[in-house]
Amino acid sequence: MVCAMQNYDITQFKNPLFTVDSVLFTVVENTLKVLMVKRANDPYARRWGLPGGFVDVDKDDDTDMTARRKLAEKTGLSPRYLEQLQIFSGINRDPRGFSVTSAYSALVAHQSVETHIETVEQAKWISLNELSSLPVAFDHKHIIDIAHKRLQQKALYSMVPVYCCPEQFTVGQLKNVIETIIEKSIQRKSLMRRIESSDMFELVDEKVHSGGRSAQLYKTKKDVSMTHFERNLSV
Amino acid sequence: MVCAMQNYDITQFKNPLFTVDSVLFTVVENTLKVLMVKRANDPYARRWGLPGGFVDVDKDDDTDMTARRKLAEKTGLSPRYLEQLQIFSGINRDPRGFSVTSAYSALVAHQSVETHIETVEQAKWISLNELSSLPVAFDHKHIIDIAHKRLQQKALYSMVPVYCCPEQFTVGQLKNVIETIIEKSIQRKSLMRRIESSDMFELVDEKVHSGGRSAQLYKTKKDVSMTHFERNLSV
DNA sequence: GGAATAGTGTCTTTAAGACAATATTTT
DNA sequence: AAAATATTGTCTTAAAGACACTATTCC
Repeated sequence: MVCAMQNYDITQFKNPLFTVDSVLFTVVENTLKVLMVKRANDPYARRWGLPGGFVDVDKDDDTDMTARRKLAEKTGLSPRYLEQLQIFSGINRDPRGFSVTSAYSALVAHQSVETHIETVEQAKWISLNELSSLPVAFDHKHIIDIAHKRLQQKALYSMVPVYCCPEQFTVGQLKNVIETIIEKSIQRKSLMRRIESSDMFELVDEKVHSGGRSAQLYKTKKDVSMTHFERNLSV
Repeated sequence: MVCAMQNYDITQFKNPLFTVDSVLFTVVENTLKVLMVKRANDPYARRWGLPGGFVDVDKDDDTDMTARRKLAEKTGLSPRYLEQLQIFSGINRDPRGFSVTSAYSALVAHQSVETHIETVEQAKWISLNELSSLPVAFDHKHIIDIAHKRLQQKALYSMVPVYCCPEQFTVGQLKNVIETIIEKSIQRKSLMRRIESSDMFELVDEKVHSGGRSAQLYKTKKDVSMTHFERNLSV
């Protein structure tokens, strides 16, 4: 089985199947949800799976772009946070043979996407709870589990969860998002100290009210990088 | 350019080139070194590069096994620590086209490998210092840099550097390894507290001397998992 | 005023840093 | 005994936890 091909290379021929998949999280009403899409094709046609697909070497400069392109194609949105998680590989994870997926972890504020997604029949936000009793394609349930654990860790030592908040947010909103992610409550005081010491945020000249005293709005400063704290919040 | 092939799939045809490369570190005489191999083939023939190569779908269950197999083939050794770093991908990193490498980070004690490597003409331990002024294949210098930074982080919140120590080690040896990795000195007291509280190690009924008072030997307990501390050592 | 949520003050706790003091071994 | 390295004791420091107290807004 040999075919004429430019720069033919036997190793390339048996190259594993390579895909990119994203675990896109959002927090809505104290629930952590993941964006799932209904698979159109085999394998696992009509099951829920992570949004992703093959690299298009003509369109994508790198796999980050693949992840973003696939999210945009399937949901019309571009997450503010997107980061490599890890690869998952193996001889048995795809019936077509040895396959590798580069999994990404991404966050969006539900406020910024609600309209988009409702209209897409094939995409749905599913809570981690529902997911546990749902058949899911490939090892995607495992990938989501790993992504969740990693996100929980990051929530303890960084401000990453802020990407589940809208551009302007209150301490209360951020506290809620963090608590939803880590499934524990935290001290508001500790969070405020971190907001202050990270120097990542600035006050917005406006307050917002929701049932009690108005809350100060914050937004992320321009071009700041994510602060990593020296200590975790307590478990 | 179509050829008859079982389960032919257009996407698979343009699959990116996928390789696995390892950054294998060791510490010898207060210097952090990386194992480099002289490339036999183009691209970058005769340059130093990371040990790695293509997945062999007939031999490898997953990419971890690819990484181990390649290290064994090129150096005859099997590191006690091997972990995914991240993937590096892009249209320009390999002249043959869009390529993806899954980089691994690995550690060995130099004591356990000295004999092996000396005999292999094509493999060499190179210090990070030497490396900076050496032409290196692909983006491997960048990969090493990222691996180094990640290892430095891990040294601050985990006991991962023990894998650069022999099976039985003293606090002094571990302290040296850590300090070499992070390029800072640490408090012996803090390290001893961590050895104690991690509960990962047990005393060996033996001491070893080196110029002063004999030092207690420790070894890793059976089947312990790596402890992650809640706090970093100070920077 | 009461309920609800936001924000501050401050004392406690935890684990690391600093470093002096003690212990052991070789020369 | 002096030098060198190992180990312990203990006080300080930094940042999180706990939680009471004050502030603001709506009803």
